[in-house]
Amino acid sequence: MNLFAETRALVIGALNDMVAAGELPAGLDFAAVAVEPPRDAAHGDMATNAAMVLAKPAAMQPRAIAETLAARLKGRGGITSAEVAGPGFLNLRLAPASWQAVVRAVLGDGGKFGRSDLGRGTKVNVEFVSANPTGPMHVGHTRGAVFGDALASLLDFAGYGVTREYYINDGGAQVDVLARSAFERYREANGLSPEIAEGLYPGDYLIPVGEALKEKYGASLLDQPESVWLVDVREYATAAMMQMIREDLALLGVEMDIYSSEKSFYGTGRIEAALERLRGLGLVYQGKLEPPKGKLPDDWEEREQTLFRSTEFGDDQDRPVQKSDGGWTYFAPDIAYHYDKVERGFDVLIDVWGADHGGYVKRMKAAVSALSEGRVPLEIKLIQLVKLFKNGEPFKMSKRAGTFVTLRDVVEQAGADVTRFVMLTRKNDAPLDFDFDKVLEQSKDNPVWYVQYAHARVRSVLRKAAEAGIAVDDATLAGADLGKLGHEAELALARKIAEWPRLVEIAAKGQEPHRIAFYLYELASDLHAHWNRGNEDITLRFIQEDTATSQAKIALARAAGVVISAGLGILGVTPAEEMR
RNA sequence: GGCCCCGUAGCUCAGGGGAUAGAGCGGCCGCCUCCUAAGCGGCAGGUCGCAGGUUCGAAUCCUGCCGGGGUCGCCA
Repeated sequence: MNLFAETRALVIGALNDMVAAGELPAGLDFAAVAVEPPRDAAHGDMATNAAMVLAKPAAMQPRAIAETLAARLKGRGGITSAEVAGPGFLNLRLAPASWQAVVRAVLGDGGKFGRSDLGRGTKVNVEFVSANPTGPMHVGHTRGAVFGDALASLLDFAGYGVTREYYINDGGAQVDVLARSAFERYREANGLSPEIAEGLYPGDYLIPVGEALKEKYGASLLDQPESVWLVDVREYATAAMMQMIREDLALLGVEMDIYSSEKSFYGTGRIEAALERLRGLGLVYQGKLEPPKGKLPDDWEEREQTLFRSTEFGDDQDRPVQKSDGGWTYFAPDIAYHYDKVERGFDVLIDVWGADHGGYVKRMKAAVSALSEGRVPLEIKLIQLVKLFKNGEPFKMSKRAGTFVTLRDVVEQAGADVTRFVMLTRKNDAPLDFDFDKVLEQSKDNPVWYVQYAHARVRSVLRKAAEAGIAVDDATLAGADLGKLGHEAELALARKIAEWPRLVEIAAKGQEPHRIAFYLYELASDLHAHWNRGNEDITLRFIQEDTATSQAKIALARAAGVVISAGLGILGVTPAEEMR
């Protein structure tokens, strides 16, 4: 039940009646007509811009349209008043029964309240994390993982058919480096001193891999040349890293539907097939690139190479798909992989990348546009850096010194719920400060805690009521006499709850899960405010002498709790039962 | 130098065509014999980086500039 959508339908209906009555010209487009919460609650419950939007196409004065519309709307649905204001806004007020019906709907629908069919089952592939299988996941990956997972949940909630996917970069030079690094640890396990040369991965996490290799191969590989062991060691080490990454993701509560392998595109003709398709469209050719403007790289030399004509799609220059040694650039398997996703029948592709990959957005979008012949949009969400703090002091990270903070470090110190919520309190394209002390603070300064506390308070009320012998199961509460919820403060909370379905759609359309976190904070704030009113006005407490009154008021609290719980569910955060 | 992101209250950030631009923190003043005061209310605080443009209307869209960050063929 989306009261805003329902009211908008009333407005559209009234507009159509005006057309039929000759009060508006025929053929108007009502798409831009919106019904929204007003900026200032004093203006009313909802506001529509209909008169202002239609004034120009109808060649009429906005206030004239608004006056007629107001007259037609009064009394329809739960609309009790419609007043023209400002430049042509129409401010609407709804009867208490409308808001009470929302509370009843929440109790009836439970966690499904706010679900939408906005997506109409559109098949969306969300590819995220896709960390190289060369080591543990670090903080940057953590934010990408949380964002991608929450976005996927949000889209699912809004009616899309969502697939969570991880692309394993197991085909490039970096996994050869991994193999060499693991081989040194294997030598170490055999009692030799490892030589971690410049460019190899020095982390301790490869020590157990070396030991496992010793278990498997004994000393048999020690004197062998790289050509003998590279493939096997690489395979083993990559699998071990992926195992570690899956465990890290599990710690965060992230579960992928599909893991796709870059390697599976090599030597199978799949890269060639994708490029062949592009070549057939005249988009792959042999040619030379202009040198980059500004300062040239020291070793720049012009050479002919295989290029993808991404400039056709707005990129700054065409992009090479083959290296000078004849091997593929990373871009080539990426093209094949995205072609594969298109071929699997997705209607929309979403990639979640680190912001440092921003330079590759245009070429990837170009490739998908070409491969799908413009049918499948690719949205790329860039995730900005996470800056770590402790005691307000920046945390220095250095991969070389091995002091980089892993996902595991963060989750073990802050907990998965806190980590997830905090990482969703910023837009994906804004940098995020993560302070280990602040996120664990138990006060209203900490949004995670604040929202959890609101939910815990609702649970507390339900427990107290049950102890007092009041039936508080959802079915009973849904059947309560909600007409008793007449106080302005109670209706205000109900109005906030009523915004939830609308907010879900806005967040899903914008692919912005952070909006959920901000809404939950506002809802929690309203609940805390209402709770405190009970201090001054005993009649506003949830538990009253009279059982029927108690049930009505508890229904309101429970409805808030249900929405908080659903919202936290989208963010992947467990709602707290109590704060002890 | 090209491209991308950002610039909103002292600080951290929401808002991304509509009404007098919001929240939290910090500052000041209040509220517990009462379901968790780990909370709530109020006051003070703004040339929405600058300059043009589009529009009935711009923090929001367009252009240019300034400032910060990222990135720039054979690493992914």
